[in-house]
Amino acid sequence: MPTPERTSLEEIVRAARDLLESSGHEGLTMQAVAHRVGVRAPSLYKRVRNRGDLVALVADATLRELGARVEAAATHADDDPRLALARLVRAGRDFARERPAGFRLILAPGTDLRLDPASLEAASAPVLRVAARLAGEERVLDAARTFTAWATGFVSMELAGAFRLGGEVERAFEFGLDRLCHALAIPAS
Amino acid sequence: MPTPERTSLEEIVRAARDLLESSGHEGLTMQAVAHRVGVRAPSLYKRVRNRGDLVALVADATLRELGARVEAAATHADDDPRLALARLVRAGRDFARERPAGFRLILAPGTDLRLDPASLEAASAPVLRVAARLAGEERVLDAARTFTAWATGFVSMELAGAFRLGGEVERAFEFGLDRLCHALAIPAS
DNA sequence: ACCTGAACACCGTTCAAGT
DNA sequence: ACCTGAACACCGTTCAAGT
Repeated sequence: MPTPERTSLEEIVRAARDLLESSGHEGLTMQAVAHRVGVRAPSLYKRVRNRGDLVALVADATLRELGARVEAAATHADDDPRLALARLVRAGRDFARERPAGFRLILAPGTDLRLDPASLEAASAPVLRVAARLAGEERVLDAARTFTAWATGFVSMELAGAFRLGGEVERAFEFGLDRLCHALAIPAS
Repeated sequence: MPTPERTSLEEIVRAARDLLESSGHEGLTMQAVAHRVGVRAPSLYKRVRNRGDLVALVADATLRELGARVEAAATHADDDPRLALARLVRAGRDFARERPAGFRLILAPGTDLRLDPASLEAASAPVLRVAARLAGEERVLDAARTFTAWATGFVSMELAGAFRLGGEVERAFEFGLDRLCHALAIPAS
């Protein structure tokens, strides 16, 4: 005798993401997720293999949302690639502030967690496009990697509270962005 | 009636660090640590308040070791700050490869974990010294932050396996290092 | 076909009882 | 003064039994 579905994978992942932000990684328990979606813990195993699988789904959903944000920030169609780059990294930074725990999850995935290559590609595509305009086709990859490394490092240091003096952070951000654009632009010696 | 001490805080932290690297964050259990030092789990609470406290001690010990490594790399007394900077970041990179789990712990600390400011300061002092030589006193802080952000971001991307093509990583590293040195050096326009 | 309670192994932590 | 077994609450996961 069929039973009506009382929840869905989408709802489960959404609950898990919210829980991750509100209660941290260790607060993301199967029981807490189940309670949020109005079901008992064992029922989750109908849609999800185990907790690790759910965490991977949370990471992927977060990565995809980050990609969409960055993509949206890149479609303003600027003339100046520096302005575009500034908007890209600001979009990522805003996202990291909204979902710090999720951002950390995709920044420093655990031993096992493997991010979906397709999601990674989608998230980096806009950066590559702008990097090509700034640094030229021959150096796209190196330039994009340098830029991405700085941006993710800056944001993670910010999240970790590595900067003690609040007001200075914004200046360090502007400084780094400006210097990097100079260093990566085509006519760089 | 006194009982002879069967272990020590130092031994416990060392066991916890090894366990973190070999079994990951979730493998770092009180029981596993206790077993390693030849004691039962409840005995650990004589030296450590709880698991979170132990994790914080692990993070601090790791940060201090990283600081010592970076400091050692900085004391070659070069003339060229660019070479010194290259050695600094290579030291950090080597360390991250030896202790990836520990590195991730100090890079992206959990919600609660607070790193000891003194340890953070000791680890960043060498970077500040070299940054001052490269970028000048007025811009030390901004330069050091830009450089540190790039280095930590690069290493964490490397650890996360964000670079798919092995051979290219070294070139991207050299590229970034070279471009950053150019961008941060005193005569930068 | 989905949901559940019961059960199992495991974990962190406390505490009274041992030496 | 340190160590331990027993106990408790909690967690992930499985599974037979319900509908």
